[in-house]
Amino acid sequence: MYVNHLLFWVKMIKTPAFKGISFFLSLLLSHFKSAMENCTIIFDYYERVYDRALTDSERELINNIFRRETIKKKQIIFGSGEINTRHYFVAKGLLRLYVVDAAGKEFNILFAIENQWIGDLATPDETLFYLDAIEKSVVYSVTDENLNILTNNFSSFVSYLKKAYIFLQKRLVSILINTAEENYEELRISHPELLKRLPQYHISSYLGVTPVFLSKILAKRARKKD
Amino acid sequence: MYVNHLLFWVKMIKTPAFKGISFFLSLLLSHFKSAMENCTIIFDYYERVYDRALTDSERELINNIFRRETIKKKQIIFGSGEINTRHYFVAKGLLRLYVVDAAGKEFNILFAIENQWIGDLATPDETLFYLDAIEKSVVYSVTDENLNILTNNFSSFVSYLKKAYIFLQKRLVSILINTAEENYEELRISHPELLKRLPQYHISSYLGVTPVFLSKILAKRARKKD
DNA sequence: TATTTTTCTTAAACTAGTTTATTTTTTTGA
DNA sequence: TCAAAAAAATAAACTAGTTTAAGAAAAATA
Repeated sequence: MYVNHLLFWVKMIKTPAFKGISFFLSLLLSHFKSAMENCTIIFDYYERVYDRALTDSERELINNIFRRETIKKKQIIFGSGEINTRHYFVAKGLLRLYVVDAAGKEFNILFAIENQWIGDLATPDETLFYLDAIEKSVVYSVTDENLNILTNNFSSFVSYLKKAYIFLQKRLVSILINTAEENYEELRISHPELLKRLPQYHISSYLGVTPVFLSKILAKRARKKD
Repeated sequence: MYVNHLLFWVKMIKTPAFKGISFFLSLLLSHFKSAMENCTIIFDYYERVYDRALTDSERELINNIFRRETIKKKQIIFGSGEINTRHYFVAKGLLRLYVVDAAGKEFNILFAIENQWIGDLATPDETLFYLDAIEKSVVYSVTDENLNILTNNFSSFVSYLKKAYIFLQKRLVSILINTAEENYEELRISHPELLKRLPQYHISSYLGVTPVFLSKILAKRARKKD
């Protein structure tokens, strides 16, 4: 899963629609003319994805945008509250994306091993998550901004897809972390109108519990208010 | 949440990169020159999203691509196993997307009320879900294909975002539907290598249970094998 | 408005999963 | 290679959530 799209943009920037940002690319390309062998694993990855060899300028672009990093075991790459987190391609090792609840308990959302991507698609917004290494790892990272500059022209569609993804991610997290009672409370606060319109058994199903148990929760809530 | 991108494409098709598909659009436009007032709710929606009036040709395009449907209460719009499901914009009413487990138990994934989108982003692949109406509803639907023809040029990025979404959706469904034991079994079959590399407490966290409980599950499994 | 159907409540016995604590096994690193 | 630290197993008492079933309340419909 995740996004392997660099080469696509490499192609896109050659179309007239992208002429406007070419000055930015030349700037990028003029830096770091060194260390071509640096990113061989990323080159391999894209050559596999696109089933052809990369051109020199494509290799140069990858070299300039990606940053090679070595991550120690248990090293935290980014944490909750950070903005502008990067996307990570794992060359070697094992990373995990997780969330920590109020009691300090951790819930893993996603793992990534060799040749997989990991990160928070919600970036550049503030992340809820932590990313750390389970094994000593070598990764290639790239900022969301570097990718977005190339994608501004169709950001509308992508941003809506992203929103859908983030919504689902939040729901998964709620169900992992909270009790049904807490999730009900959250729903009541965020969607009071919807709650009024939904038969109770549909709410219980959304919360992942039986109608009988939701009824118990509500009876308990009503008792508390007296 | 979901995707409101039509107007974006209306703009895109005017760029040189999209000249190649303009013949398709003329074909589309030549049909159904009637019933302009048909889609007013969709017009309003896009005018709100883009904060400007729509042109006549934009309105015509919307009219031709979207299909107005009236859905009776409890009417099933699509069901598990169907391919090429449509995307639905709710003009009036209340829809739900849900999944049914082997015992026939239903789990709601998503609701949509007025001015929200609902559907299965996995389309045109076979869907796992059911979509039906909780209230009598009026919707505007559009095929994934109609949208994809306009987006082929950047499908690589979009398809990867979609895959990420679908992956997460499956995980949510598993956690709602299956016991921790069943989810462990699924993980063991689909990712045996990963399982070997992960410390047990990380697996338990991914499954949404405590390490103690996962240990119980494993002890039980080991006992069974004797 | 009376009747039928659907939804909600309550209860009781049950199962899945948690918590806390102790012991054993495995891994790490000097 | 040996000590220390981390991970896994086990036990026991607990809580969150399920199941089945029956009755009450609310909603739909003739």
